Order: sequence, then C-alpha cells, then structure tokens
Amino acid sequence: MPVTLKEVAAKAGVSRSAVSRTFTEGASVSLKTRKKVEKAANELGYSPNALASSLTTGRTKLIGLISNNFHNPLFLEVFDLFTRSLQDRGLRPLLVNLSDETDPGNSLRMLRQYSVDGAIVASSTLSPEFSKAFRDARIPVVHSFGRFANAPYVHVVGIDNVECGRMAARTLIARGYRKIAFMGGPREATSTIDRRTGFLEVAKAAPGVAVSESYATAYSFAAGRTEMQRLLKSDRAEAYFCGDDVLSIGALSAIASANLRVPEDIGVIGLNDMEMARWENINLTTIRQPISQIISSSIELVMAALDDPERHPEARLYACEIIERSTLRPIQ
Amino acid sequence: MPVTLKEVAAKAGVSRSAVSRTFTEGASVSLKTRKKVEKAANELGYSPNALASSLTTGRTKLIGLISNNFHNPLFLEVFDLFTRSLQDRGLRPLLVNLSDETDPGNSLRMLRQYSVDGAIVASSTLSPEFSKAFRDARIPVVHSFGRFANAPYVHVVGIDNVECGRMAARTLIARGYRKIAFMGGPREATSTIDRRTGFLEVAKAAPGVAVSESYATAYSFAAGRTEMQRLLKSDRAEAYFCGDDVLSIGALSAIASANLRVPEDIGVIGLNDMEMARWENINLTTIRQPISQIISSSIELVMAALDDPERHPEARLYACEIIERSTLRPIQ
DNA sequence: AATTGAAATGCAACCGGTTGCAAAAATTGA
DNA sequence: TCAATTTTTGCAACCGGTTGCATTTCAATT
Repeated sequence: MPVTLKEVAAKAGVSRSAVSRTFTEGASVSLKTRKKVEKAANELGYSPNALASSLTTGRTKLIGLISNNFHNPLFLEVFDLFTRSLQDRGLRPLLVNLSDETDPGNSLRMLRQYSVDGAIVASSTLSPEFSKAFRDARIPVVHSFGRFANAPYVHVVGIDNVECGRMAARTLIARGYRKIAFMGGPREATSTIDRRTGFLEVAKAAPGVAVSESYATAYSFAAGRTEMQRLLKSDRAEAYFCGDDVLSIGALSAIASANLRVPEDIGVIGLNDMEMARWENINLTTIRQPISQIISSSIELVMAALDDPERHPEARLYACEIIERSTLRPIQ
Repeated sequence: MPVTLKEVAAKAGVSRSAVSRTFTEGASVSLKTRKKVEKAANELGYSPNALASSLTTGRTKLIGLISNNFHNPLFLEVFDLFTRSLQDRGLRPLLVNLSDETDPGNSLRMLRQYSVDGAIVASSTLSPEFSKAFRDARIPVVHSFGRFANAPYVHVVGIDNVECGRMAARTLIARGYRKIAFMGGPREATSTIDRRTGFLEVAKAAPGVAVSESYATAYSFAAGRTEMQRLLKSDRAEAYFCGDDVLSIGALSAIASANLRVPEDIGVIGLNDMEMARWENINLTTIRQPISQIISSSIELVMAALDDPERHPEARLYACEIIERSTLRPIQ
C-alpha cells in the first residue's frame, strides 16, 4: 500500500537508482533529475523505507533504550531527555523494559533481531552482565548512570558515587551532626555500595563522629518510609544520608508521622535532585546529579561508538553539587 | 558480521527455504531437517533478522508509542505498563516524544519510514489531529486516555471524563460541601473541558450549592500550587475538584503553606490515583482511573486493528471509582 | 508391488531499497 | 573541432529474508 521507490521512478521516468540517489546525502545526481524525482515523490507522498535501506547500509538508526527503573520518578525526566535528544539527532529509541527480566539473553536477542545500531542501558541498579552481553555481541553500548571502574568493560557515563558519599558525609559533619547514618537502597545495587563506601570513609575518619548504616529494600517511597519507621523505633541518628531522593521522601513522611520535625529533630539529605525535591512541601536538601549532561554525553558517546566500534571503553564522570534546601540545619 | 540464514543453510546442508521454514510458525518442515537446522543455528548463534523478514511479510511488530506527557508522574506507570504488555505480546515499542512537536507530519513520516504496524497515542491533552493523521495514513491507531466521542474517528480507550466530573460533584455534595469549585488543567485540554462539563452539570442542578471554576496552566505540581495560592487570596470554596492528582498535590502544598488544614478547612479531591496519591504524607482522596485496564485494552484493540485495518472505530470507556482517603471530610 | 495422496524440499522470484561498475552524457582544455 | 576528463545514469547484483510452485520423498492403501 505505501508508495515505493519503483513507483516514483516510473512516474519520474528515471531509473530506481536515480530515485535512491536523490534521497541519499552526497550522491551524484544532476539538478534536473533531482527536480523530476522530487516532484514525483511529492505527488505520490513517497518516503523511503528506512528498514529496507538498512539492509544494505547496515544502519537502522535504531537505538535500544534499556531500563528497569520504571518506578523512580527521576526516570520520567530521564526518558524525556533521552527520547528528545535521540530524536534531535535523527535516532529512534526502541524502548526495552527490563523490570522483570533477569537474563540479558532475551533482550539481547530481540535487539539483534531489530538490528539496533547501538544500545543505552539506563540504570543504576542493573548488573554489569547486561552491558557486557552487548559488548560481547559487538553492539555498541553505553551504560548511563552506571558504575565507574578504572578499567571499564563498556562505556560508562555517570557520577562518582563514592565521591557523592563523601560529599554527603562532609556536609552532615559541617553542620555539626555527630551521629550520622547512611540509608541505602538495595544492598546489591552498585550505586548503594559505592555511596556507602564514600560516606563511611569520611565519617569514620572524622573524630567524634558516630556512624551507622541500614538499607531499604528498593529505591522507592514505601521502602524509605518503612525503613525510617524501623529506625525511629531504636536509637536514632541526628541526620541521614538517603541513597536517593524518593527514599528520602519516604523517610520524611515517616518522620512526620512520628511527629518529629525536620530539620530540628532529624536532618535528611538525598541524592538526585529530582523534580519533586523542589516541591515546596518537600523542599529536600540533596545532591544534584547532572542528568541532562549525563544524557547528552551518553548519546554522544554511543554515536562515537557507532562510528568506531573498536573504540576503547571510556568512563565519563560528572560532578555533583549540594543543593541547599530545608531538610538540614544550617552550617553552624 | 551477524550470522545470516544463508550461513546456517550452508552449515546444515539444506536450502535457505528450509532454514526460513524452521523459524516460521506453522511451516512445513520434517523433524529431521528441523533438528539439523536448529543445531546449526545454535552453533552459529543465529537469530533471524526481523527487519529483513518484515519486507516480505509486511509486519514489523513495531508499535509507535506516542506521547507528550513526560512530566506527569502517572505516565511513568503508563510507560511501564505499556512497554511490558507490548513486550509480553511480542511487540516492540518505538517511543516518540511529542513534547515540543505541533505538527503531526514529522512523527507520522518517521513512523512510516520505520513501517510500524500500528500506533498508540497515549495522551489526554493531545489534539485529535495527531490520531487523525495516522488514520489518514492508514496506520492502525488507538488513542489511549483520549476523548470519548459518539462517532469516534479513531479507536479510543479511556474513561468518561464527563461522568468523572459528575462523580466528583456528587461526592462533594454528599459530604455536605455547599460551596464547591472545579480547578482544571489547561483550558484547551479535552480532559479538562469534559471534566468541567460533568462537574458543573451536577453542581448547578443541586439546590443550595454554589459552584465556581478556574484553571491551572498545566497538569503539574507548580501550576496547581500557583493556582491554589491565587484562589486562597480571594473568597475560597469549601472543597475543590482538581482535574488531576498532581494538580491536587500542588494545591495541597499551597493549602499547607497557608496554614490551613485538610480536610478541616478545605477539602480536595483529585483524579487518577497515581502511586503518589497513596503516599502516607499525601493520602489524597481521588477518582481512580483504571490505567492497567485501559492499557491492556488499548493493546488488544491495536492488535485487532492490525488484523482488520478496516475495523470500525470503537470507543472503549472504563468506569472510575472514588478512592476514599483523607482529603475530604467524611459523609455527614 | 503398484498406486495414490500428503508432506517435505528446493528453485527462483520477490520485498524495497543500495551500490559497484561500465556506458553515456556533459564539461573541459587544447 | 576533437580528445580527454569528469559527471550522471542505468544495469544488475546484492542486503536477509519469504513464499508460490513444481518436484521429490515418504507413508498409506489396495
């Protein structure tokens, strides 16, 4: 039913090659035939079939966008930015939801069937196996929000989670908190592990500072609330570094339910600076992760990897900054 | 670089057709050759190229998932459900972000280039022009969360927004509120228009009830807060029906900032029942929109439309229900 | 053992494009 | 004006599959 190149060729009275050439950048066509072809194409409403051409060119302009974070509000912003930036560069996101997938094999197979040019794994909780699977299949891949490694096995773009942990600890200590705690997300998430490492490193090195740690079962409101409720029953800390904003928000709700005040009774600092952290009824002090930089950098990197699949794996880290709001007491 | 059917055929010592047939459901192959082929395919790590086969079969299993709602947290749930359900049925979502697009032409062209089998427009604010453009291009389309019409021009799945407006008004009146108001989203959004219609219809018919209306500039926290702040300065109503949960949450924050209590001083009812409405620090009374039903129904409908492109446009509406939480006073 | 019908197979054409190559046309220079 | 270049053009093969059709293979029936 859709118009094909052959029909356009017939209508314009030229060969199929001529039509193909007028639609490919930098091909050799005279102005005269180009005009003829364009006229015919317009009249017929022709647009070239990207899939058919991919067969010979080997490029689909399809990028697999793979994630398992469909419950963290931050990722709505992430998807927004990814899809727009990809579109702006003429790439098309093929979305893969990994929420209940543990085996990289399935998604990998699927993305190969659709001959994606490259893949972006957007997740701070996903096991490296996924990215590795792509590398082994020789599909250019970048892991966004992934874990930094000195010798990265695939391209990684994100933040230095260990340094974020340090920043959080320094911030709490600078405000005079002497009994501080880390509340992580899932124990096995690399982001949790790294944030904890940095936090403890600084806290333990500080004289007169007591530090403790605990974990929520997920990066979610409910998990944050539940965990904070548990913590409040025992000997609570003066301030908490929560491994994620949504966790912090859950924690704040538990604190409010216990009729404690923030920051007078308990301090909280989060991480991400998601849209919600700015909401006036939350107003969370947090560490901002520069997501739009991370995303544009990820896309640049995946495009570079398209051109040079042998490119050496690279880790790009972006600096985070403390965003002062009202869930920590002021510097003393 | 990837393994092709020809190589498998060579290795298995059969014709290319034989290989093709072992990979297509219901084709005629003997058990013996099937085994041979499967063995060769496994050893080579072959998986068929979906794009190449789409050329002859005319099916890509690609579904355009089109939206402009990348700032409403509800849509993270929506994307989660859509992508998972599509995947479960062997379909692949090609995501299109329409946030800064006003001309359907571009996205339409793109989706045609990629020969999507069908499209799902997921938006309660998008102009009908988009869906119409698909219909005109003979691409099966369903508009999810779209506007009901007696004579729909494309398939529509969603809720009866007029009825939701009525429900909201009835609920407020039943609780003894006598001065009630509608706070809509953008004036031009069809969802706003319809919810307003139903709300006013019931409110105006009720004796002794005063009703007023106003509009936030977007379905967003900030817009809801701003609008409520404005409303609080003048002669405020006893209870508000906000056209969306996120709007309600913004309104609640304005109310809290003004040191008013909910539900004692002001009542609020939202619409959607997004995850956040359940959060204990929000606990919003709202009207639940059955999104998972809407989504699975949308997918079923688009699949049906794939099989029968001439299928008569259909509108499927799902009933909403009041979810009682704590932002309205109890029935008197 | 011969006949018949069904199932399996391979050939070759096709899906909608691209591209190397040689021929044709246009341009340049002498 | 003619030869030498350069640019344009069409042919035909190819990308990785599918499928109608004729042929072969096989099992069932008599």
